Amino acid sequence: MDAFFASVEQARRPELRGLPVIVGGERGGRGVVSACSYEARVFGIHSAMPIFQAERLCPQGAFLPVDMKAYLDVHHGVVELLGRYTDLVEVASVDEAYLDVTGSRRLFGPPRAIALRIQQQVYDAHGVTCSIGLGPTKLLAKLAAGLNKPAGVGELTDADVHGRLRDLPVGEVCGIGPVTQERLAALGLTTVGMLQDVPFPLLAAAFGRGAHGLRQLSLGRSFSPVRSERPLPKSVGREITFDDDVNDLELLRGALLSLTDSAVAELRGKGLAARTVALKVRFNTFHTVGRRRTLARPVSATRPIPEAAADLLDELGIGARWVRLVGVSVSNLTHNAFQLTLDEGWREVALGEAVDKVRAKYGFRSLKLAGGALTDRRLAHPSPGLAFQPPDA
DNA sequence: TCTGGGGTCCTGTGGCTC
DNA sequence: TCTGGAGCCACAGGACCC
Repeated sequence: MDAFFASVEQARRPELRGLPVIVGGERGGRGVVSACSYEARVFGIHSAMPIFQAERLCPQGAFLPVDMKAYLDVHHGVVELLGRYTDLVEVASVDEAYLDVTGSRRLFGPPRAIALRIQQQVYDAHGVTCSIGLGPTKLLAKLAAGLNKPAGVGELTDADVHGRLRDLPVGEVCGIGPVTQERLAALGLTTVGMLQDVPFPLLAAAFGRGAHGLRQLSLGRSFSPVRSERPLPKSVGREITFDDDVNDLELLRGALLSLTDSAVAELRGKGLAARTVALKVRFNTFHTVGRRRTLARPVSATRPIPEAAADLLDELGIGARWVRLVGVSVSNLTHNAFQLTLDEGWREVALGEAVDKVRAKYGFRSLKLAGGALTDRRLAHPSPGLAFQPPDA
């Protein structure tokens, strides 16, 4: 999808069409740009840019908060539409998917024709545009889509790997980020062609085991097929950046409790249990530290995970330091089998079920752990994890 | 005047067991 | 009985993606 969040906003609010639209954190806050319209990009605004910078570049822009529910509605509609063309649809993110149309050609025509039909149908149904890339691998298809934004259809073939692709900056390739780009530049390698040609021992000396992967990327090779089944998530987490830095341990404990509560609710909602609990703390120096603990068995009850998170915070020891972000995530996930809940004890299981029932009926924020609720009152804004919950009854 | 939140994947290190 | 290596796991951190 092109400028996805911003496009959805422009589609549902015609008065915003043709204007610079910036979707992301609150104006004057510590957030960043999640997405911006092409009209906003003219001013130099881009995703991940701090909001205060975007404001400075384009004070007349329309700054909107993230309305994830609205974007997910469009997302689900588009995924349903894609499923009409092939069973092999891999949903890569809220605004990206891969389709294997190898077996669809007799029914729907060549890939380019399929792409054009999808584009038209997405626009007719949702009023937003998408860019589609065609290629023999996911990597080349993604690259082709990126080169034809917005609203384009492009193709990269194996022949292009040693042709058109060679002049591209290495940073265009998915998987080569700013750090790798910088390291490659230090070796004098700035284009895909240079990365293809550099003697392998030289690359290996600089990147070790990563050298092989880099070479494969430069050749457009990705060996993973399009997978339609959604694997078990690897982790579930919540984190919050405070409006003002915090060094009050009680406040941090409360925030952590609130975040953990939200993460555990999602965990249970998905029928999962977790064995590993991780704490993340970012200090005002932007130095970030993590601590994690693996429990004896997977749990999904309300109590043990917040307790582990609180222990980790105590062990870390904030001292006199100021904290700007605190987060928690759980990993090592398994399906929440009956046996596991038995291990946790019937009281914990009953408590969790009761909490879930009340929240299902009256909204997530109808019921809160005391420490978390007190913290939310003391913070200017409640934890963002809660913002993604269904609206309260 | 500062730099989000949701994730995945990889690597180096160190402890433990065989 | 001691030692070194392999394999596994947990942990911490970092790069990267949208």
